[in-house]
Amino acid sequence: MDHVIGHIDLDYFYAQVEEVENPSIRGRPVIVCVFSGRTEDSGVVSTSNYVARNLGVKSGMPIVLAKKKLQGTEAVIVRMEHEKYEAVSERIMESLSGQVDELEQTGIDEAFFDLTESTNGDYEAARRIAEKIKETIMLDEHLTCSIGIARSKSVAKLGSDSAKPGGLSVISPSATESFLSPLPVTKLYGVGPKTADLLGQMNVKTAGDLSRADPGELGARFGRKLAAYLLAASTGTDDDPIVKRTGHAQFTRIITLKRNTKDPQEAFSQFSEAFGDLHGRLVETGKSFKTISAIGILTDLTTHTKSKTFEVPVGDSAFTQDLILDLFTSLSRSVQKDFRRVGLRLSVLTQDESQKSLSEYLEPVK
DNA sequence: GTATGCTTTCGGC
DNA sequence: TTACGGCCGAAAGCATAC
Repeated sequence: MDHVIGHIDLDYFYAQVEEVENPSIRGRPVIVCVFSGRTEDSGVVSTSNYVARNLGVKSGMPIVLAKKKLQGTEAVIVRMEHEKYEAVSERIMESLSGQVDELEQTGIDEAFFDLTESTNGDYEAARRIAEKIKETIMLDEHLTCSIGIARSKSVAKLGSDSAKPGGLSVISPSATESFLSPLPVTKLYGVGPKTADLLGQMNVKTAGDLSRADPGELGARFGRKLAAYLLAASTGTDDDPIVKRTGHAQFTRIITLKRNTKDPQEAFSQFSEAFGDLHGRLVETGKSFKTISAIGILTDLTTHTKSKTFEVPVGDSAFTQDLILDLFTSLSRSVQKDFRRVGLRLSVLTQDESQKSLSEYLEPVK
């Protein structure tokens, strides 16, 4: 039987949540911003609504630049409140998980889901379920979303993209080839500028070109494994399963310094509050980590890291000031330039068994 | 050669 | 003219082991 896979994406999520909270701002440009605190307006746009996007605002754009683009409009500038969006997201994901066979949440505003069993491979049945999902989210939260239904994850994701904003795209197995073939290879998941460039040298520009490419030549250029994946992606025959995700694979905390420095001690002293937050997360969740990375972002905005991996997972007692100072020192020595921002990442997180049930209760997926 | 595991960088939102 | 966050997961790059 054909698989029936869905991908759902909440439209311009943070900004839409702000519109729902304050409907009077609808129709005006809305930008949700992260303020770094360095100067009054330093920071970037996290998300904006389509009114702002149509005026040239993009995610990641400096706030001052976005303000320029929005000069002369009745723009609404909102400070991002992550906990608020997290709460809305959790309610939606909880409801969704009851409407599908299996849910794989991949971000605060998106998820893959499986409908193979409940639809018995019937794409019209899947369409009705998707319409019901959209209705439910509208009734419960007054939010629009985009959904793609297809035979694989990568095609479902391309489908939800093509349906944005607010649409539903059902791509049956028989329609997959004509949907994919005209798409430029850069649209395919896993094909970045580098891979696209190499493909271009083989005169492969679209997914259709790729599906007809010589497997031997692809294998020679990209290695057998990547070549096999590329061919599968070009025909929508990739078959990654929907896997329910639990908890986080890593914790990261990054701050912008009040003033640039290469001195590890000074960087650490400004980081101490964030250090406490991370320490708290470790204690609350009862997680252990194997790898810790110091992160430094320089004045030219390039990112540099220095990691240490323990042989066995360690808990909060190993997360010490000395360890972090050592990492920052080593990082500072290797880059020899001033930091603008610094951070820490804890990864390869594992659950401390004795606290498993408690932490799962405190942290139910994302 | 291929698998595995670790460090670093990339890219999405 | 420039302007510039804080997360996350995955890819890329490298070393090592069979």
